[in-house]
Amino acid sequence: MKDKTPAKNSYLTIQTLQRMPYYLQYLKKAKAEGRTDVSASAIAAELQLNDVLVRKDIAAVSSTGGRPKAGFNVCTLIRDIEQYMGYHTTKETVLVGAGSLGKALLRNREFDMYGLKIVAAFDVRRSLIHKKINGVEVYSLAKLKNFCLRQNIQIGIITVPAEAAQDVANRLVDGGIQAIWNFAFVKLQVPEHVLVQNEDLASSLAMLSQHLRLANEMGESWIE
Amino acid sequence: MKDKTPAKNSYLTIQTLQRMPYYLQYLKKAKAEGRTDVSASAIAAELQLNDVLVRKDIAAVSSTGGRPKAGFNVCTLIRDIEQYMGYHTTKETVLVGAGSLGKALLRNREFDMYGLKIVAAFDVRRSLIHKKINGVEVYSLAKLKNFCLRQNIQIGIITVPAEAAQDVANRLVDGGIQAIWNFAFVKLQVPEHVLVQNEDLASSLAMLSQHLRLANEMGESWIE
DNA sequence: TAGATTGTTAATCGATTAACAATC
DNA sequence: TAGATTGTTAATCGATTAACAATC
Repeated sequence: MKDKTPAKNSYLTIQTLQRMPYYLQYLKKAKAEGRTDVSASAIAAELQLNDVLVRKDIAAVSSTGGRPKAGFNVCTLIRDIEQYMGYHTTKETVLVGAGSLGKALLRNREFDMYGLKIVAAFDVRRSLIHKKINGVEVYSLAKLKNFCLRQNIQIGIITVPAEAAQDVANRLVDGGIQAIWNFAFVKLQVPEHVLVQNEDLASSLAMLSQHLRLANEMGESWIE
Repeated sequence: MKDKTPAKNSYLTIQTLQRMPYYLQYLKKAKAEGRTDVSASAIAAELQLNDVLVRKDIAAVSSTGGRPKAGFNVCTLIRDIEQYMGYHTTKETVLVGAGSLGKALLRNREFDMYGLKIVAAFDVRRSLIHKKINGVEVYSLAKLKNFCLRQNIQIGIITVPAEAAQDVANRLVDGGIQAIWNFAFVKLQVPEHVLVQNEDLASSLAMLSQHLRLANEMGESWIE
């Protein structure tokens, strides 16, 4: 019997990775309903995905194989996914830009669930400095780099206006950060080893717009 | 000479669509710098994309072909993209959930640029009702459906907690909405004609986590 | 047993990239 | 002209799906 534990330094495609939180959500619902096993087919049906796809995704992170006829053990699978996703390891992060979006993120309680902990906020506005938002203190932007270095912070969240984002990114990079979660709409220039995850409202809006346009055109006429 | 105007009811793949805002951003920068023409190759280089890809994307929305040696006229291309993306047509929307994330979105000035206008907010909390946030009045959730029907609203933004999201979605659908921008982390069940665009913080976080895990493992050892 | 389910291998599909002729 | 650039057609690549044997 082969060891089924997935290689520690294997990696998932971004598509697979992005489906994981949805699997997790479904599994937790199943657990809450008292089910002990779920089949890949059931997950696929609920999330409107192909069942082979779901099986492959699960195979990539699961410590055990599924049992024919029964499926996968809910608790084990939840643990395996959370483990793989790193939800059990606390990731200390800093947030830069304590404006309304920054505040909203600071107040978001869901991040706990994912192991994300915002340990400090930074801003240029004097009026905000040394204020606390949801227990997190706001510091001067000037202190950002050294704070990151000293505390060995690996993730930075950028919620400043677009114009200021590149400067903040530079400071984070100088502070030794590995990954940036960027809510400003600019393409940031960073060294290769740093990941920039753009939270892309403009792209989302583009999807909405196109849908409306097509919906409205279809409503009007079908003339080619 | 063929008519180069793209078919009105053509549609772009989501990949192409999501690159458009980045093209636009680059073009606007180029315009601000006083350039009159840009080449697809230049755009590709800046955004780290393949140049053929950029050409194909542009061809799908441009009213004119590019000129060999010169490239595309900046102003025309900006107009064409904005036109295609519907940035020139105002899209009236409602926002449900005037919590901190909702407030952050209500205060976001960038939406103007995309033709998105939030005309009303809704919440269940008594204390918020009839308050104004950035000039937008908050109404009782009970009024949501009729408001949408009366004003012929087509887009709804959901910024309520996950547990409440499906109920809100149902009300929006009953109100005749065509598209939902969902910031709650739940898979919403809606009729086929309604688009749900999930703003997926959990998936983004998954990307960050995986990057850190791989970066750290690589730092530790290279043993296979 | 029959049937639900897993998991593998091969086929399909669609997006990206490469090659190249056409144009200014 | 030579060279930069466009835009098309064909090749590649990778993700998804189909087919099917294995298992409980």
